[in-house]
Amino acid sequence: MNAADPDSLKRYLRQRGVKPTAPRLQIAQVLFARPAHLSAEDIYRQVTASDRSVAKATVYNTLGLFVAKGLVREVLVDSSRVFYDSNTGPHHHLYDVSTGRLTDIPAHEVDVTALPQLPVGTTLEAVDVVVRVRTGK
Amino acid sequence: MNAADPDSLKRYLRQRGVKPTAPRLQIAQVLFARPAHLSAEDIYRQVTASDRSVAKATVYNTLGLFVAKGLVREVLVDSSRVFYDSNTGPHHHLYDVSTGRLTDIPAHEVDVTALPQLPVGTTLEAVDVVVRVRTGK
DNA sequence: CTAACTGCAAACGTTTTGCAACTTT
DNA sequence: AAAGTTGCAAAACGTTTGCAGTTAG
Repeated sequence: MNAADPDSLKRYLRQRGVKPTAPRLQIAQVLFARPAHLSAEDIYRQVTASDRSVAKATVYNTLGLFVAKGLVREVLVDSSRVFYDSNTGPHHHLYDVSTGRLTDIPAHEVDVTALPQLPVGTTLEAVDVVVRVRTGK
Repeated sequence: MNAADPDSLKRYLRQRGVKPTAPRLQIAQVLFARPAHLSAEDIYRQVTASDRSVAKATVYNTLGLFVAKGLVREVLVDSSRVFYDSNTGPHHHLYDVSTGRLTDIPAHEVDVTALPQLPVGTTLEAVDVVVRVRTGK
């Protein structure tokens, strides 16, 4: 899938069960142009920079849909905002609490072994590792 | 430290650099009575159940202070609310996304090895592991 | 044609802020 | 008296909802 090509993006959305409307294509393009960790506000700003008609509610609804369809992943590292991660492959995160910078850690660079036994009746959804660092001092 | 004894709690707060005022003692008692994962709203409800005079703003300010002083730890597993964890020892979390239930995982039950090299100029703050599970289906 | 989607504005829940009054030292 | 803390109300913030009009299949 080539995010720069609207047709490729369109096909991709359809294939994932998402009806490719104009706002969804614009949002998808922002997200998939490069691997990124963006807040809803970031995405709203980028989309409305080229098309002022897209509503903030549409951005939120679309992001919710993308999460439900597995196109993007929510990353919770900061209580003030949710990051949307267009890298859906297995990986973890490094978060710099001083700068707010969030970066990926390839899955193979972290070994989580010996997971505890899960409560009965539950199935594993994900194992998220956040390495929190601080810059300076 | 015995959370049921006001004097013990008072000494503990002072020792951690927190001036032990009435609202702070009430909040500390709710938090330290047992290991718990509580939202600010949970704590507000519990405190105001016995003393209606405590303001919600005071609960938030106090929780922020407790976090800054290392008395409690923020847990970010759900974008809709922050949990405050009175267990400050090394451990991780198991979160059931279906039920909202959050439980501790003793540190020794998860092995995180082979951490990636940290960016230059940064120091490690914490490594948080969240095991996300789902109930049913 | 019809179900799904959109923009808009208003509502929402959580958290923060401004401030005068009140403690504590 | 000074410094810090409180309660209150209002504001701010990110996010969700209701709805009439529009669009994709």
